[in-house]
Amino acid sequence: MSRSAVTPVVLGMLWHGPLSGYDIKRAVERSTAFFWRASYGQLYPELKRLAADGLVSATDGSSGDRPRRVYALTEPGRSALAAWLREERTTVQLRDENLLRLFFADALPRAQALGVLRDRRDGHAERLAVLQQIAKGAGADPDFAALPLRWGLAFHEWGRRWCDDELQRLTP
Amino acid sequence: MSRSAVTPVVLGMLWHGPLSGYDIKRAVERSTAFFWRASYGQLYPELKRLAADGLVSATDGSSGDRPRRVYALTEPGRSALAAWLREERTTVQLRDENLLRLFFADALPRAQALGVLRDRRDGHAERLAVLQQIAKGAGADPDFAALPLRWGLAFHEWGRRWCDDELQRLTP
DNA sequence: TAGTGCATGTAATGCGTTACATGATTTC
DNA sequence: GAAATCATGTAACGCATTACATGCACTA
Repeated sequence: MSRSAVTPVVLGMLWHGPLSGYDIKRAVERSTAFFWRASYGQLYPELKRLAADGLVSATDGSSGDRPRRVYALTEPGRSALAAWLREERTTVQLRDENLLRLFFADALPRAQALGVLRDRRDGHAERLAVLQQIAKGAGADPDFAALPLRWGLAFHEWGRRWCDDELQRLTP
Repeated sequence: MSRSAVTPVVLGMLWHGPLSGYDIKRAVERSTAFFWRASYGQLYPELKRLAADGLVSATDGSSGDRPRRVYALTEPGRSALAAWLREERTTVQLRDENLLRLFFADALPRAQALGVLRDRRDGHAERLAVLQQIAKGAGADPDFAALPLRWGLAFHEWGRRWCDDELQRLTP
């Protein structure tokens, strides 16, 4: 029962109740996409596999001629989710092109190099605005489910401030 | 002249002077690896391609029987680097398994869910220690080249504090 | 009736890592 | 003389995205 990157998302999203592959995809876009994504190309095959392994059960939810396959967590599925939640790995993978630019920015005239830092600050500001929009629309999540969004908001605020501080420091 | 993810690293690393593929790999491990990585499987083919495109020039630096190919930036290579540095894209890609765990942690008994947050804090603390070690050994970088490390230090400090604050908030 | 959203799925593609092959030189 | 480091390179693999194919149902 080896797991891929989508496995936990699928199991987790089914925790609150049965969903279709399409539903899961939508839920991911609304919530985890900015730190954990999932594409149809992963989702549908994975659901099949999990059903074959007995971690989820599939029932037909078609209405009329429109096909719809609804998946639910089974008991083994619940256990698998809980087991994964208790793992202690804390893998953070970061890929940040602007940071790479900053690293090489000494190759630019100073004014332009400072522009790279300003771009960074603006990037944080933009993303912050997006998350604030999302936060407005979001209902009252349970305690822990609310944390990633809170984290995102705090992170971009911090990042913006970091840029401002460095800009201050680097401009006489 | 389409560029892949390694292109800018290669050009940037050659800015200060000629290097071999092996040298570049080592430089990446020491400096950019935590936000931008590069493997031999990318590096060597890319160096060939860049040489074919005239962005770098290859000279033989073999000593005795040990082969060594040393690459240097050409004028077009310098321009290409500068052009990339002036781009304004600010793509930050994040993949954070612990954040995903937090998102689903309501499925755990509260005590264990808080453990997920504590794991996160410990992860930040560990990485912070690693970067502090690196910072000790690092010489005086030029202004901008020093920024990514400064960022890393500040980020993990912030992240640790964020966890502490949330732990406080969630424990009565 | 045209457009949008619901819904499932796969094939092709691209990208990056891992693993391996090979061998020289330096250091302990 | 063993181990570590220098050094180049490629093939296989795994993983994720993109793009496409297909069609129903609702709504403006």
